[in-house]
Amino acid sequence: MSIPVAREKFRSFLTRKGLRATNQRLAIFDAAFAQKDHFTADQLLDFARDIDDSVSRATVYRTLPILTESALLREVDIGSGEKYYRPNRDGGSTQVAQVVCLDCDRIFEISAPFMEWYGSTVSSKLGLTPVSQRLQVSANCDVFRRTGTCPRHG
Amino acid sequence: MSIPVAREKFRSFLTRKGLRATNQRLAIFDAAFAQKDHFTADQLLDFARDIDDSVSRATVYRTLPILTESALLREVDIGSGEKYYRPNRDGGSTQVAQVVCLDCDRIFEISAPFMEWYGSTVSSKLGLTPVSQRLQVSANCDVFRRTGTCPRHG
DNA sequence: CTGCCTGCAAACTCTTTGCACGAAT
DNA sequence: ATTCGTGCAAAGAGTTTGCAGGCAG
Repeated sequence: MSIPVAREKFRSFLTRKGLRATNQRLAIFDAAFAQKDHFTADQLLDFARDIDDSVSRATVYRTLPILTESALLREVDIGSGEKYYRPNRDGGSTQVAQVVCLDCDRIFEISAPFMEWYGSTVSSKLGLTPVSQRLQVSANCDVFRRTGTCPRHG
Repeated sequence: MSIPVAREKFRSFLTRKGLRATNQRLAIFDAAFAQKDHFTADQLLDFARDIDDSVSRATVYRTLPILTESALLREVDIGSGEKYYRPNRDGGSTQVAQVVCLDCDRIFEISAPFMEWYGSTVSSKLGLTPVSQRLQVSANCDVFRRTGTCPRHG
């Protein structure tokens, strides 16, 4: 999904929900979709201010739920105090695991198709209907352990 | 593992690490192992104070890492602001998924043996060695949706 | 014009830390 | 006797919220 298309999706989502397309919301959207990697709310504030310096921290925090609800952004919680976000350029299947490198703090995502099957197991065993699933792997970098430098760090 | 055995493990862990077996630490241990379900740091403070009312919040937070390091307690992060803990009565394999019921806020654990296999996939694809894995499923209660009451709630 | 949105700053939640006193070894 | 451990209260980090004014529809 290209950025202009995603932007239009955002506008129509806002309209549909009776929300206003303010400059700040659009700046936050643009800042988010300019990112190639995961980012925090705080980083997003900086990026958005480069586009529209009137954006405040409060508005970033108020806009993030709108962007995740509309499935334009994906929230990634790696249990590190702060939450990470990333643009959902493709359809965005939930069958993805986050792999966090403990050496370089990078977050990788790799597919985990069996999670869907696992959902039905949960369903039948506990009588619960899965809404979302999250698989997170914490790992050490093999190269870092040998050389003391993480090749992906810079 | 019975509670007295676990308690002895705790004492020997403390000694081995050069830490002191204070009344507060033992009260926190006892409070934790009296629980059948998951609990928060705040709840643990209450339980521990029932045993020794001199226990402070700070000491609970300082003791929890000792208990998780010694593998007597398992930390469960469901990404809800606060962390949950539960006694590790058996050996405690890490191949367990947490299933959080969105209706009754209960946390269930069910085995997910394929996670181990998945670890090696991560390893070969990314050159990372997995340290820990976490699979969390958020789900709705089927009975709750039909009857408006969660049978496991009370 | 109306009322949703905004920035600001204060509040909040959970957790961590500095300090001087107290207790375990 | 030494230290390590403790309670207290304040500090932190990240996020949320109340309020008065501002801008989209």
